Amino acid sequence: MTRKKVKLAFIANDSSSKATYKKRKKGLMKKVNELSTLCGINACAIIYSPYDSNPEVWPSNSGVQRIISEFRTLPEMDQNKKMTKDSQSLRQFEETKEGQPRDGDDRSYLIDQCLKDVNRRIEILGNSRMELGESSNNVAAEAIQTLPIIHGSARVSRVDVHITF
Amino acid sequence: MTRKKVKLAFIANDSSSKATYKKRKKGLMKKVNELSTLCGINACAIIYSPYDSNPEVWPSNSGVQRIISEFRTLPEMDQNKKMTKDSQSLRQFEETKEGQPRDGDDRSYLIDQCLKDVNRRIEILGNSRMELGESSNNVAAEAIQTLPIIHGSARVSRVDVHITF
DNA sequence: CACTCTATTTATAAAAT
DNA sequence: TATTTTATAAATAGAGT
Repeated sequence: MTRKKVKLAFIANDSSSKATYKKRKKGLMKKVNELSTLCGINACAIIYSPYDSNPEVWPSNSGVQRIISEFRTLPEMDQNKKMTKDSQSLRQFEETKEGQPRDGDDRSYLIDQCLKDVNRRIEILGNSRMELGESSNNVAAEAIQTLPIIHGSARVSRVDVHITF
Repeated sequence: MTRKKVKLAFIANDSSSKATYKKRKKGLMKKVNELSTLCGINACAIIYSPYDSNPEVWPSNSGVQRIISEFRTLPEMDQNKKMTKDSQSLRQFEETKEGQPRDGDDRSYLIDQCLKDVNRRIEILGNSRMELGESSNNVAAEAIQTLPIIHGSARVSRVDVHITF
């Protein structure tokens, strides 16, 4: 009767894989919840699998949306770079919590502003779509006009822009 | 000498909180890695904290970007809805793994196509920015032209579009 | 299969350094 | 305050139903 330590490798057997998946997914979600609660921090997890038709998430779909929105506003370089000053990390944490970045970090601020600008313009575009002349051969106009044309009943509600410095 | 079971509540003491954070973050990342490896699935975790200036992620920044891109292409309704047919979930999993959705789910497919269209056009725009007449008072053109204007040295490398049906 | 059961492994709280 | 140690709680692999 040996409940051995498992080798960290893909489980080919499907029923074994599913059994392990169910147990470990539950354990993982519990751990994320505990870490977040104990330390009062924001965290999220997304798990795709053939055993759940939709991604399993913690804390919730909207919670994940909120957290990944923050993540995406960080320039790639800042995502990788480590700052050393505690004051900086604390300030960034406060900004994150408020969801309202100040201009302490120039690049984050600019991107946030840029995003707001684009979304405002998308909104304007939604209200004045009929005013756009289809005769325009402008590349930029074509790019945005593509959306409502492709999706008859769809509405563009948000655009996230990824910027490389 | 009691290493007791801990109550699941916010740890006010900062040094205790930080000690717990470091240990549990490490444990959590290990668990995500194990789940992903053992079951051959896509998963990611993002953790914000005052102790790390940038979000701690698994598997990597680019890996997280890839996974949350998929998550965001799911309409909100599909994110919540549970399908019951195994065939559907298996098909969706295969699509996810290949990163090349087929048209089994009309809406996911349309969104993916739309995204590719926009990004291709953004790419074109990057190559032909100087061809855009600044005399245009077209709202759509203005929306896209805003980006390079705000960020002198920045380049728009990707746009994610959120669509409401 | 989808559960429950438990021997083990693993994570970790608190102590020690 | 960070790291290491170790007693204990928690997770889970494989067995049983």
